[in-house]
Amino acid sequence: MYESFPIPGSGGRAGTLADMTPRTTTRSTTRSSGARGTLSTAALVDRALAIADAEGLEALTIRRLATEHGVTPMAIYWHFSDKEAILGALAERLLSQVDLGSDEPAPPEALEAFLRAFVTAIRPHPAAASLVVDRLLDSEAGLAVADHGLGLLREAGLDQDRAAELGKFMLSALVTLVTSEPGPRRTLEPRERAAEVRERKAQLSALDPERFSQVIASADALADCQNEDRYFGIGTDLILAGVRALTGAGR
Amino acid sequence: MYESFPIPGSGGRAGTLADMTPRTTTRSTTRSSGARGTLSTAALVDRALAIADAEGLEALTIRRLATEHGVTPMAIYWHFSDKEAILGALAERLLSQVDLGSDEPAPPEALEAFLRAFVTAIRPHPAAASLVVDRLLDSEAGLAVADHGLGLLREAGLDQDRAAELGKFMLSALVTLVTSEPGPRRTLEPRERAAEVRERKAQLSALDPERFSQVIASADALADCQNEDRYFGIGTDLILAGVRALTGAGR
DNA sequence: ACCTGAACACCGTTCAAGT
DNA sequence: ACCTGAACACCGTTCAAGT
Repeated sequence: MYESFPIPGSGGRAGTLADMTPRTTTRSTTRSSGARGTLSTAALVDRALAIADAEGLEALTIRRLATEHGVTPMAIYWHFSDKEAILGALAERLLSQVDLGSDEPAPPEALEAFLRAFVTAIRPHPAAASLVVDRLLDSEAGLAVADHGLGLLREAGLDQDRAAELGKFMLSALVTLVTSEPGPRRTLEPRERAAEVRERKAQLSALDPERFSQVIASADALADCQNEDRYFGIGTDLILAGVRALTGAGR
Repeated sequence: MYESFPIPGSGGRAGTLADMTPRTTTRSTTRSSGARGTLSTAALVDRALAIADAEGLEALTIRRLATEHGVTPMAIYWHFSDKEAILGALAERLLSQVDLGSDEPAPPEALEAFLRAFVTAIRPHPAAASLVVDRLLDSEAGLAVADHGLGLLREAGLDQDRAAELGKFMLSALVTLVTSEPGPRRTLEPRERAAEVRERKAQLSALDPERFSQVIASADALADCQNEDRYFGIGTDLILAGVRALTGAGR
């Protein structure tokens, strides 16, 4: 899918939606139709996502991806024009997981359902989530998400320009909710993570109480997220309430 | 300042707040007190920020920074323990520009003033802005900002944990507002930028009207920000309204 | 105290070949 | 159609020296 959108200055390997050979599919039983060599594009994206999930985006290198597939780094370049294409495929993967539902429910509930579905889709992949902000309009999946969000904002009463500005910002803010969850990176192993939390807590607690009383009082919550579901709930509520306030809908 | 906060696993070169030699100061007349060799830490941060502003964070390399100062790459390592320390100094620089005012105005206006001051500080530096999210608690300037924000949220009626969660998210969302402004990166020269805007507009307009009618209708606003002041205003309003809704303050 | 020089282990990527 | 091999121009960083 991502190949079908000519991103300026990326070149990309041929292909419109119809004629390209390797497809990005989420099905894990994809080998039957798509895999010809030892590599399949879908399998590469799976692996790339797994690496990003486990060790963060810095760990995701072309050489690493190749090695894990028992292949030469250059083999990757047959499936992706460059690294940006891999990142684009990751963004698309996440965006394709957003459940847009059936366009039936009425406005207020539909917007809420949409925002929660968006968070649900990206939440399992905090590292890759950061990729979607700049790539929302670069895949069919992203365009579908964007179109859906814009429609809801227009129904809520925003004019076209404001809907566009707020729509992008609204989704970007939810990505931020996921990527900036309090606490050390989720890529550490539990013990190591716990140690970092303790260190951070100690550091904040040791600050000058004259100057940083609030930070000290919040040390626990700043050092680590106390309740993930509550955190994501309250963050989504904030955005939702903000949008509703701007659309003039009291409720 | 940033050296005074031992970030776990970074090592850092010596120093508590009092005994370190090169200081990070914003004053450009800093040479008188601090500069001993040909390099001064403040000048390096100035330069690093200028590079990030002009060409983005990818352009900011240690080797580039060294070359622009007519010095060997290794010279940088006397002033900063590693690249992360440079990025930390950039984050601190932005955070130190946030005008926290005098703690006098009453709650509702104070929160609004704080959010606008935060946006004003980071807005001129979209590339570097992205650095502050993960480094809010790693400098005195950041701690001052965090403490101020937490205080305002508590005054607004949030409990300590919620204030911590919302405070981080609220500021991160505003960073996102700046970094994900619609349109191509500001690091391109005008002509090149205009060309990209045109291309993007054309691409979006050419989409299937059956599936992406909203995106097509918003093509102009999605391809480039129509009105920057309005965009930043409306985004800040959204966060502000969201926070107020959650604090139960109707106004 | 402040900087240089040479070297190392990585990156992404190009180009020309293989099968 | 799919992958390899060698090479290039970059990175950040260490280590040992210079002055």
